[in-house]
Amino acid sequence: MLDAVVATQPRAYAAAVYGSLARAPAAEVRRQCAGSGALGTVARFSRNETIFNEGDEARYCYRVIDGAVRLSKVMLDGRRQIVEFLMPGDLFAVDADDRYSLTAEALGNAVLTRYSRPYFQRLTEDVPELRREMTASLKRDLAAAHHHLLMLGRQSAKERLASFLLLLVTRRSGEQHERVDLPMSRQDIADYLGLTIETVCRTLADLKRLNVIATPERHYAVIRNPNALRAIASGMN
Amino acid sequence: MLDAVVATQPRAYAAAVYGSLARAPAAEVRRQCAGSGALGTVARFSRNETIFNEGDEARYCYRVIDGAVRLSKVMLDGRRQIVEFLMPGDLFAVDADDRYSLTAEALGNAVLTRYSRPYFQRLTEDVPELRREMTASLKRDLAAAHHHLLMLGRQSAKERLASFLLLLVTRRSGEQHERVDLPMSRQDIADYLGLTIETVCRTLADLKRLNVIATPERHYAVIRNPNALRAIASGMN
DNA sequence: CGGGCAGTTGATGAAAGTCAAGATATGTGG
DNA sequence: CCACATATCTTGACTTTCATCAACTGCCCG
Repeated sequence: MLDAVVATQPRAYAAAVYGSLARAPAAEVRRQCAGSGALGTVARFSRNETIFNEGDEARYCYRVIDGAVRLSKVMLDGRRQIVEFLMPGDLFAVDADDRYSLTAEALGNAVLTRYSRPYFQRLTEDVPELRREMTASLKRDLAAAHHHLLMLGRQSAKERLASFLLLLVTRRSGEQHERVDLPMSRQDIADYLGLTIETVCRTLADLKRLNVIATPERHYAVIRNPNALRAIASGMN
Repeated sequence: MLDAVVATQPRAYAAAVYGSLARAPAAEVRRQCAGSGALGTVARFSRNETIFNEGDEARYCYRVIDGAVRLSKVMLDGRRQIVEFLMPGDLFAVDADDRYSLTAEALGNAVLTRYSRPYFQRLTEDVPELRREMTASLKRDLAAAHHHLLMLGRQSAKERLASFLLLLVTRRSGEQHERVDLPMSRQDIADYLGLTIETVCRTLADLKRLNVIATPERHYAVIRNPNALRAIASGMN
């Protein structure tokens, strides 16, 4: 059984999981997870469906197989901060203790694998590979949060948008791509960047005017000038 | 030798180290370190001294024995975001991979224990107790970062200051204390909260005017009205 | 074809930043 | 131990950035 677990640990992840935000493409993940068998069960969620709420008893942890998930914190008066967008291959809720510390919702239709927590926890004790993957996942999330803190605490709206687009590019693969998918709404982007939806729109418009990016459709962007974008993101403007 | 190190961990800290950012009580720290053998060495740093810089080769990880440490990220043009303030009992740099992802500096004079990373890493493989402590430390840091993100992304200056004071109170012990030590400078507070030093001063003045806090001296505050402070922190104002 | 939601753009206001001056600590040499 | 020099902190006047409020567009789906 342990071998089964370990086998679900796709070899490609070794590479995919490497690098601060690198992820494996969905097709690959699907193939790799095909053998997970008894350990995890598949769960499907539709657009904007809640997977769990902050404060709920933490019964499972998850892996994204297909689609995307947002993790967020919400204040009593409804103000929301999105903490992370999760892509195929990403583990989440492994940091939960008794209760979930964040809310998880599907961005679009999403397919997840769900592991019962007590089981998962025992496995992390017994299976060094899984344990290492969990630790790696925690470290990556922590590094991402630290970068995110710098963005929210010290960057202007334009710098935040530039950094955000670069994060999405980077996470597709190691190299630069022209096309960046934006599976989340403008409101989600605003809530990730600590801005309002209006400021997100206006700032994207600015970047278009500067010929740094283009948005032929709402749910993807094209990076016309990666160097300029990097320059803006790092404050050289 | 280890016992000697551990003995320098003042008993008074036992209480100091507990809270939302719950830390192992000193007694426990002592016990856990007892098995680490010749592994840790003591290192002393003076006010504002650099312990390591972001990007340096990660040769050690650390535990604060006495004093306090700040972890930060700095942009090319000097903008700084403080990510965490560390207190006695706290582990840090356990998340580092090849290079440190943050800069660490002593707030005042500080005493640390330093563990060589390869050795520490092997120990985390072999010693379940230490491994669990490391995982717990990562989870705590992640939860703290997520809360911090909400503060920076969605709270006003006044709310951030109130939350900050409450964080410092909470971490001293489970219950509320009147007195809150502020071992860091106003600039450090500003860089933690994503504000300017002037805004920190003015906002503290506001809170004083509201009789929520008092600052008899610059390096500590007295919470006159904890309920009001909590109300402000959670946006009820 | 039309209702509704997501996104965009414009006009205005408020919160926090910047620049500048003054006050209070802090630390050092005489 | 005092006096002066330097740091840090505080407060004030003004500016900038982003939020708010409001109107309008276009796209998606029945």
